[in-house]
Amino acid sequence: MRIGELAEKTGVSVRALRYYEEQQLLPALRSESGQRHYPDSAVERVNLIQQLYAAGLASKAILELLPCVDAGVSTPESMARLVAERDRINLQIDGLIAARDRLDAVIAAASDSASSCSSARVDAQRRTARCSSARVDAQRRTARS
Amino acid sequence: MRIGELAEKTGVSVRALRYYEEQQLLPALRSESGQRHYPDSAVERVNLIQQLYAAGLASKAILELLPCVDAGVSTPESMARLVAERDRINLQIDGLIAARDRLDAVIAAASDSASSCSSARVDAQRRTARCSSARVDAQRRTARS
DNA sequence: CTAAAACCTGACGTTGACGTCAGAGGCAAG
DNA sequence: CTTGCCTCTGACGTCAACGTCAGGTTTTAG
Repeated sequence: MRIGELAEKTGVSVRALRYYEEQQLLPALRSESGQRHYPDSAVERVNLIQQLYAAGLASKAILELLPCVDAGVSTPESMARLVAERDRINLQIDGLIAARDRLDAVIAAASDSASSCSSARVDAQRRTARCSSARVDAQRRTARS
Repeated sequence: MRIGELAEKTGVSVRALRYYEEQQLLPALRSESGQRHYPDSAVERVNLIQQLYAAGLASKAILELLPCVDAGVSTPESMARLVAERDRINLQIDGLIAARDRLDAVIAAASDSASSCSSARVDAQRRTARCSSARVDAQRRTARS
């Protein structure tokens, strides 16, 4: 497929896809006239790249770790980087949970203080499904000490 | 205390503290000669600011939400923003967990392929530790309903 | 065949939270 | 007094992941 279609399927911009190629994260075949062509598997790869970007990894880190994800093999260096990035993400999750709990506390306090107001609606929004757990993370981290 | 001491106590740079004042997040008393002086409570406030920055909030959002945290009161607009930011953080946590699990899987696969390494057991143990997260959050979600 | 739509390669612009440098003034100690 | 450290106000630099514009070529629809 061509770049526009890939952009549409993945939800990322054409510019971003060209940027990924520039960063050597997303190789592209070229037609005679120079247009990029991607296999279907590129969709999955772009999603993975996006996921890692969203997790705070830099291009350089992704570039180093993509072969591990692809082939399941790793050098000692990339293994160290994998573990380092995972640990960083765990710390980031802890920070986010702490911040969220802080906001939750403020929300709860404000809801209580304004309980006379006709606002029982916040609780409805709060029920949006999610699945994050500080407890499991702490358990996981202490398990490998 | 003066700015250098506050920087030392909070672990943030002097430049950052001046930036916070510029963003109106951290008011400072001025001595006759123009030097900034902070009360002890500033330490706590800087930590809060850092926590919110780390959670991905922008200066503008923090500026709007700090009064709520301080006084526990909020306008309808700031309440909406509180909830919006909390929800965004929850989504971000979910993304981070997914990315972490992906890295964990790669780490586990690489450890298995290099099973001569003695770390395989630890990873096996860690794998048994997950899958108990939904309960905690379900409890959180229903606790205040 | 033609016009619109999609694609190409540069290359400069954006945004936020600071880093860093320059030049000047303030503050306790010897 | 002066040495040395801290502080001040601008103001420009940084970095990353793109956005956006310009000017030209290719593909596709009618």
